[in-house]
Amino acid sequence: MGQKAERATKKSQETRERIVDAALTLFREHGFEKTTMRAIAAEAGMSLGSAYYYFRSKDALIQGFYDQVQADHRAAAAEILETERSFEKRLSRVLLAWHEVAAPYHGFAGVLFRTAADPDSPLNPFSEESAPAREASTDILRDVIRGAREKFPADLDEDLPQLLWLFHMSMVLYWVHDRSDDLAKSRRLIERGSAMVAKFLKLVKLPPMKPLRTLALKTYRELAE
Amino acid sequence: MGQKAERATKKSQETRERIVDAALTLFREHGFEKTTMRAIAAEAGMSLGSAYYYFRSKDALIQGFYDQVQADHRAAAAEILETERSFEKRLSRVLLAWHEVAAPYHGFAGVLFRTAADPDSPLNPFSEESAPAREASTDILRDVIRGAREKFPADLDEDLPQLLWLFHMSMVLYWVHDRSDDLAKSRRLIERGSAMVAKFLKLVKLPPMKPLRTLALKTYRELAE
DNA sequence: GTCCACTTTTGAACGCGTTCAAGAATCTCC
DNA sequence: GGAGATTCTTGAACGCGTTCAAAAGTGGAC
Repeated sequence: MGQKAERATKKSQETRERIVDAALTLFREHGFEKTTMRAIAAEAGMSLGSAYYYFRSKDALIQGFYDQVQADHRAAAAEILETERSFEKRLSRVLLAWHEVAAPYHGFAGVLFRTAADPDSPLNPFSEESAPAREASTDILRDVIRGAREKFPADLDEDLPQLLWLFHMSMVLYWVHDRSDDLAKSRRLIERGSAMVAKFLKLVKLPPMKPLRTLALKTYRELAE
Repeated sequence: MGQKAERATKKSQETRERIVDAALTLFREHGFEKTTMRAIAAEAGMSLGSAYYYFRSKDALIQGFYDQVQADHRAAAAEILETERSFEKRLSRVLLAWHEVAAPYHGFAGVLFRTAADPDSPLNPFSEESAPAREASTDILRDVIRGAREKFPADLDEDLPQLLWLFHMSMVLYWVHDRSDDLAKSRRLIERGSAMVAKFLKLVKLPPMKPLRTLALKTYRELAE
């Protein structure tokens, strides 16, 4: 049964990694659908049943991708956030970094997204289970704001990181569907989008925008669980 | 092979409907995953192979849901658009109508969305194959604008219907994940969202908003294929 | 060392989506 | 009405994700 986090011995941890490595390699080579659990087990040097002892399902292996990208992104973002001070640049560069890190997996991003989109899947970015990953990601964006030279309306303080995370998710959504050469469109979208967000955050301070701003904030707070 | 649109006889059209009816009934009763193709075929009174003669896959049956909702929505929207003249109300009421029509299927909306999210799936709302459905849907929104007493910036004319369609899709996205009683949150989101859109479309006429507006439009036009 | 509980490994078996070759039914044209 | 083509129907078979009971390995208590 659940040997998940509890009592994760060195050995079993290694076995898990071996499986994830095998899976990601095969996914990149042949895509998600064409890769069978039997092949993954074979590549990892074990029987089919063993693979299932460590991972509840084929979908569950996707968490391996998440973790990988998350870790790499955090590292890449850290460098940027140390030096860059312009809000717009911080935002766009951090988001671009994510895409760079995720690029090798773009080929099966569709399938990945397919399972991630299921509201009942633990891989859904809004789910209980991915709360840690979501918060880690939001933390990076919080840092994007904190370390910028610009200052933003105080009533936004609390929610802005999460709103930026939603923005990030929209970019990912576009990326998943992006079929342009070298993913040029996604990159352009991030640059333009970041510029728009920066501009918008300035404009939103103007008096005539006040009602819209408070309405939007109120709605967001009410509806975000 | 492909007997799809070409030479759709009366009889075969009826058989297709029989299958879709059986499928939708069983989906509503037991959900998508638990319903087997064998059960659908049996319910429709034919062999497994026959069901596959008419529908390439289990997923393809979901198109049946689309068509159903699309047709019902068009009818519901028509009534509203005849009488209501306020833009905000037109928008919110038309979108609410969609949700009312789709409500019976909310139970398996997750799975539905799961396949619809796959960029390679013909069911993807952005795909080639669903272009007709997308345009039909956009037409309704175009009418929302046209028949409203408000007038909007001319440079938006061309793209506004599509932008509203994206707005509609966002509402659907929220709806899919909505677990609130009676889907109250989704409804509130639509009301608030429509109010915000209406407000925003007024504000966007102000001079300081001009750069943001043109940047946004330019980006949208470049990146929407 | 022996016993015992626990973790890990294994491959057979199951269910279901999908394919396919073969046949039945229907239509077309003379 | 008959020959040939086309459309439709059928169920067996296949591949793959997943389950499971049983075997093998591991380590601690005595």
